[in-house]
Amino acid sequence: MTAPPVWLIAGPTASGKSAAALALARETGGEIVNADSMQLYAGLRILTARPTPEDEAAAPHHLFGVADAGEAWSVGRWLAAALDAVAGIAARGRPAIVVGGTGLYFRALTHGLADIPPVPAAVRASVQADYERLGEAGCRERLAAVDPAAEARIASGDRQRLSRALEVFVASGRSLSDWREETRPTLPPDAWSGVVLTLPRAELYARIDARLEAMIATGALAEVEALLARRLDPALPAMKALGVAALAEALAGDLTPVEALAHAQAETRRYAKRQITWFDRQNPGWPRLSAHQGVAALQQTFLRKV
RNA sequence: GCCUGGGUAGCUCAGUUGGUAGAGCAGCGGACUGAAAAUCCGCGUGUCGGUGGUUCGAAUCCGCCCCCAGGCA
Repeated sequence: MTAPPVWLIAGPTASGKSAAALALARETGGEIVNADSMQLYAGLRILTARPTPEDEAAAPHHLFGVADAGEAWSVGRWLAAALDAVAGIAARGRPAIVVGGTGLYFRALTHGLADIPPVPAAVRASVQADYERLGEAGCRERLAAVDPAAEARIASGDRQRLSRALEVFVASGRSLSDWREETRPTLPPDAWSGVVLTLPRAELYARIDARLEAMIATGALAEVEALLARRLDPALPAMKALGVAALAEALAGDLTPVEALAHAQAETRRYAKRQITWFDRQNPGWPRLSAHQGVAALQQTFLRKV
């Protein structure tokens, strides 16, 4: 007896992934697993376009809104949770449908993630302090001494990656590049198959613009207001959800509602473009499916491959 | 109908005394291993409304025409 399939549905924001996943789940008795870094967090259901309670009632959903906005999840944490969810679904003998727009999460699921121990907060703080003191040039020099490959790979100005590479070395005594050498695939290559949902660029952008308008019309501002009232660390992932900054400025009176909407729409379009680049370059082998095609096409694509 | 002010990048606009054009925003391409809805790198994408003319050379000067916004009728 073969193991139940794992189906991966990727695509840019507003391409219709959630609806496609739900339709497929209902058709096949599958269960849905979230692969979206922001839909992980509770509190911004509207702004992060999370499935509605009705959607969630129509088929089992996993990892949606399971984290508090005050927590900082990561690819690693998501991966562990997602593998758990997929194992549970397999144990029930049902197909797992992993859906989302976070390319890195899919990569971790299919290609694996280096098994690097967590970096203690104290180490992160000390590396940040070093960065303030030494600047980018000083940090690059320091990294070049212990991990020349990483130093060469990291683009100028990319403080986030430069810091991370230093943190890993300081915390573990091994270079990030060494750790990465040992990366092994998580799911067996023949256990899963993935598709990318696509739409013509102009149509996708029109959908994004309309969706942002609808979000604001249905309470996105109140969500952001409630989030801001918690006075969380602005560096937390949930605080970086698209639209939060623009809507916060609108609430503060620094932007008119119309300007805030335009900003949020533009940010989201740019994000969609980055997603398209990722899937085009990182997942060229995944079949492309138009968002207009129905569940039948989706099923056909997955069944043909398994 | 007349007067005035405008027609330059997708949008809002700059453009010195004539030397085939820039800024912001938008957009486009790319990178990507624990913040990834993050972070970062790169790129002006143009019948200068049309058409004649003056000139070695016109977005810049002249004529005619078209369109837009005000005003006067």
